[in-house]
Amino acid sequence: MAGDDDQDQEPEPRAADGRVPGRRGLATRQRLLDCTAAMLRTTSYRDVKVVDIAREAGTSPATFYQYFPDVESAILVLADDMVAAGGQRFADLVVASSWKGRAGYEAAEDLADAVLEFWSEHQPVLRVVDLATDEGDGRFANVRTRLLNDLNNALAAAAREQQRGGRGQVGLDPNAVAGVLVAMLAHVSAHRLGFEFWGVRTDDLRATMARIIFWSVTGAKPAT
Amino acid sequence: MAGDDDQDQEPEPRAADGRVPGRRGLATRQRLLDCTAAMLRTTSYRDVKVVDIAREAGTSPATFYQYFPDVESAILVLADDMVAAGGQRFADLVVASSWKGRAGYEAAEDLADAVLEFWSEHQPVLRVVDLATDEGDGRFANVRTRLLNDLNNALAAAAREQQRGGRGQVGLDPNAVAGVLVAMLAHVSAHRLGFEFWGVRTDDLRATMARIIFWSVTGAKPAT
DNA sequence: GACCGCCCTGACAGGTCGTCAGGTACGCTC
DNA sequence: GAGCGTACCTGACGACCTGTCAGGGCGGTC
Repeated sequence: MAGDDDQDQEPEPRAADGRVPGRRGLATRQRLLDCTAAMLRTTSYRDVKVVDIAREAGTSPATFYQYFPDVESAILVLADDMVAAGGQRFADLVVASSWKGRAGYEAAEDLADAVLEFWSEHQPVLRVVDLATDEGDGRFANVRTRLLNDLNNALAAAAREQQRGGRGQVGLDPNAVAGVLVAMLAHVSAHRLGFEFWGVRTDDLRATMARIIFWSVTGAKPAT
Repeated sequence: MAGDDDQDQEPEPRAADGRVPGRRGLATRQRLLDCTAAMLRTTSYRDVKVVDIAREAGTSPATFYQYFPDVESAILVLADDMVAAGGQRFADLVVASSWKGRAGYEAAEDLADAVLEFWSEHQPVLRVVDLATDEGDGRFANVRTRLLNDLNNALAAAAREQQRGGRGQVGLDPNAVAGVLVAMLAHVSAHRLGFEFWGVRTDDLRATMARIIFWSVTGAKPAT
């Protein structure tokens, strides 16, 4: 099944010639990563060039290639770090929740908040992850899975549990329910600024998503 | 307000030197567009080069630049054509629906179907539209708006109407509800293949989305 | 069949990619 | 604090892509 972590993804970084970088090497590697991230924030993905990253980092293009085969790979590392740094928290929010009454609804609100905030923080990387996943790049799809799989499973488990008690969305595949909810969270978060430009406030988005999540899992209309 | 069409977007294509192309010129322009679309289907967005498009079209790079300033612009035209060819149909599905009982639910199903199919057909272009919109490119944001605005407004109107009758999601901004639903439809459709790989069938996705749409608009649980 | 004008392209300067071999300087030992 | 080994960096280079001319070819028209 997709989404199992076959093996841990971080086997020590390697330089182009195969050796394991030392302290100094890791520092420039990190500087290059930081500059890549900065570049992604100001420049369209298509126009992020190795030369620019290198110049920004005060080094030469050749140095970049010592640590990454191309720009995509650097972004992939950024995405990996992002997941490692904060990917777990979503699932915890769901597991911790009891889905009963007001507390359940508030848990849904917290989840919406957490996803909105996470996306807001990592938008430049996440949109590349989304694009590359869409284009069939397995490496990025893997990152995306690691980021969302726990949340997905937690939501699916909650939905299944509710169905078993005769509540929830009887007749729907719990995995489909979880997947649709996660997609909703991800895409609304990704286009939050677009919504605001269109006159929709983030608060209203959060409330709407929370209500949909709560209802989709429990089948009950939350107390307003 | 965003989403108003200020003026019609198709003022006749122009060649680089300003003249209006004739029959033969338009034919090669179209051939270049077709090849751009083909390229996008097989190659990652970042790696679509003018040279490749030109070679594929049996012409030279210089000819490409006669009709488009860059690759992005060609894709923008593809996106425009896509909207012109099929963007209207979503809103019609909503307007035609009465949102009552079984017929209302079936309308929601039809809507989910229509969006899924549209995305499946235009995926390569749509993912670029999404990325560029995200990156703040107004030209692509405009296309995206033209594609989804009518649907958005129709859903918002339906939600508002239901609220007025004391049904629906009282207390939620109808625009937020519509926006969230559209985002859900768009993103699930975009990642349909990912879902299938993950073991979730498209039928289940459609059923889940239909149910969420119906409930979000009417506030009533559809008959199963 | 000769001309006209729309259309195409060869050629080029500027810039990026990706890869070497060789140079630099850091940190270690004494 | 001098000398050394090695981890790290980079200049230089060929291949490729971009974007722009001026000039040439080809189809339509009479």
